[in-house]
Amino acid sequence: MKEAKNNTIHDVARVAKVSIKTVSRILNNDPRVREANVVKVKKAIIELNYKMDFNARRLRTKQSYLIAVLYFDYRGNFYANMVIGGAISACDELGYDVLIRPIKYSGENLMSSVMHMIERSNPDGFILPPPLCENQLLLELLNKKNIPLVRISPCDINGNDLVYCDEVSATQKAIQHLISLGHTEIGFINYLVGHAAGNWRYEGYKKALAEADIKERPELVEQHEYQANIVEHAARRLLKLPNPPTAIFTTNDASASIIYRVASQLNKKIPYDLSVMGFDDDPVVEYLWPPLSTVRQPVTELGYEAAKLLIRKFIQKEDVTEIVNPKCELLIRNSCGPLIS
Amino acid sequence: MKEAKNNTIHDVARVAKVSIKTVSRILNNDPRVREANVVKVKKAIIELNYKMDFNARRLRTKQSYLIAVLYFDYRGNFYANMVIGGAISACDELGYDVLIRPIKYSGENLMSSVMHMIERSNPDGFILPPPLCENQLLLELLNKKNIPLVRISPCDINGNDLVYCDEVSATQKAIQHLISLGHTEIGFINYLVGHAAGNWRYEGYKKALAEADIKERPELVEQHEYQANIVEHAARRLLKLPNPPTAIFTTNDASASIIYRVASQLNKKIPYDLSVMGFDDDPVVEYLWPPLSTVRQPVTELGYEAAKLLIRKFIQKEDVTEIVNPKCELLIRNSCGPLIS
DNA sequence: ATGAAAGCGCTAACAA
DNA sequence: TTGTTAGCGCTTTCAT
Repeated sequence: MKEAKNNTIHDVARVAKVSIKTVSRILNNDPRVREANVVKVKKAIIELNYKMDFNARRLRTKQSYLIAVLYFDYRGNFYANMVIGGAISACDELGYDVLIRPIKYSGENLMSSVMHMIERSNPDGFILPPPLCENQLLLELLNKKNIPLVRISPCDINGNDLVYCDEVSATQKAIQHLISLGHTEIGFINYLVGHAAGNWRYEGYKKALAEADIKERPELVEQHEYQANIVEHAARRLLKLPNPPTAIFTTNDASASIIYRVASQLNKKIPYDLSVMGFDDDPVVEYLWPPLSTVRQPVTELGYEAAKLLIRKFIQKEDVTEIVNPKCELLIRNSCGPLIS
Repeated sequence: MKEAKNNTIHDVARVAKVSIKTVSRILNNDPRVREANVVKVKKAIIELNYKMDFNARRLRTKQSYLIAVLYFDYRGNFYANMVIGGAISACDELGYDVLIRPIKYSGENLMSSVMHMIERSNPDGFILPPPLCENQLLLELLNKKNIPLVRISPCDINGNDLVYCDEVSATQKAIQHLISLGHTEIGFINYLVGHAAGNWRYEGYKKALAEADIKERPELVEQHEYQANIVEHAARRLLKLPNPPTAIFTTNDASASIIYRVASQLNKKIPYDLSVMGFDDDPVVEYLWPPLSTVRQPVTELGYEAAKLLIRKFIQKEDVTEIVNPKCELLIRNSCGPLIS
């Protein structure tokens, strides 16, 4: 089936005229080898086109060199894709593979799916994007089994097993942009209540208003957990207010596109009659007109840093102290215009 | 780190009072064992909570029990996600794991990425969704290395290493729907030239027109390879024709959303002044208004069948003859209305 | 139908 | 710093 017999460390050792253990040491970057031997062995490795057999190493070390990424499997989950892409880059660099696991529903299904994964493939660590990073049962299970994990954007950012980006000041900047355009009546639609993102983005909204001495009008704020049609109702209510907002910030781009629809039904032209600011830079916005101003979250980078932290600090027990939290970026496109009074 | 010592086949053999080879045979469904022993061993396995060590098996058999899924990594590639989801379901059932590999560009990057994957993880087989299923270099490489593969929706459907669905008749039905609404001037915008999907969908369009005795107007047909803004230009040209189409079919939903935009700019109301029919049931359409009529492609099922075929027929060499090709489904929503003359 | 022994390619322990 | 030896847990001869 597969190719002819592959060379092993024995062949390398023979050609380089050293012991197999020396070869093994060089393969594993053990510093206790003479430079001359390193040179000889590296030459032999190239000459023989030697490739290490990872399964033999796995058998011996009881490590799988596999990182598991869990994610909720719903249509259009671009976030998970980006996390995975980033994790794969980091794993490539560090010699690990990524195993992914789409989760269809929470509860029973989640736990049995994870158990199955552990029993079959024995991942060396887990990456948990939101909202799975909040699941206590899951966290306890991994903890009990002593399997390290890194959480992405969890609600509680105390701890050293997480990466996130500063969404508070990112949102603050987005609202500042609206304020700089002259807006003072700024609506806020949040359907991420319960996620860290929902809390952070609301906090950023409040900070931006406060620093500009704008009093928050509670009737301009809609906060909900995810639910079908909720954004549509919220947007309709806001825009039908006697003194409606002239700009709306929403916690994610998918809802921004619903606001576009409601605005069009109410004959409000974006950005002339209404400014809209989203968050995420979701691929769906590519098809919105006018192009949506939004905040790009560095999700790929979060996946990359999560995998790197997991492997280096928690699996290979390196002494990693500095944690990199990538930055958000305000993308100004055409959905926000100056206030026309 | 990990739990206490796990039980091995030796423990199972001891408890069941048979040899380890008998346990191994039962684990591998070898028929040459006495029923009484099967019962004893299965009992011991449960009693000891025995889990097979897959790495030991991998080392011994030179199989990785890994299936590789390659895909192009562009924003909003929902197709790849669905293929992967389906492949994971099938692999779960059959005891394999899925390794995924996003490809950023074709050419050099693709080949080195695949080589790297083979050297590191040695997948037992590959699943190639379009357009990677057309890449001759890749096909040759896998062929030369004797690694089995299954292609999804390739241009040439002669062969037994592929799955696809009948997009010709699916498109035909979609166009029939438009015709049944009274439309005869039906535009066709294709930006999948070079993909099997592009050819098939055009064929379905022509068949539907022919069977309704509608003469194809070449100026209503736009065929292009993927290129930015091409759909916008195409839609604008069609809709500005002296005798413009009253309905447009487009080969994918993302372009449908661009047609929505152009229509709105030209003050054509969907579905009153223009009917639009898409293809794919892409998540982006959820945010289109009015809801887009389109054709759902059973992509998850294609991924599932591809993995199943790959493993059973080409890896485990079972005698699989019947190949399941899942069906497309016409989703009638609100973007197509009757012809108002 | 069943078992004993060998060995897959690697790393860990220990010795030198 | 280097080498020798002994397995990791499984499957595969080859006997029986």
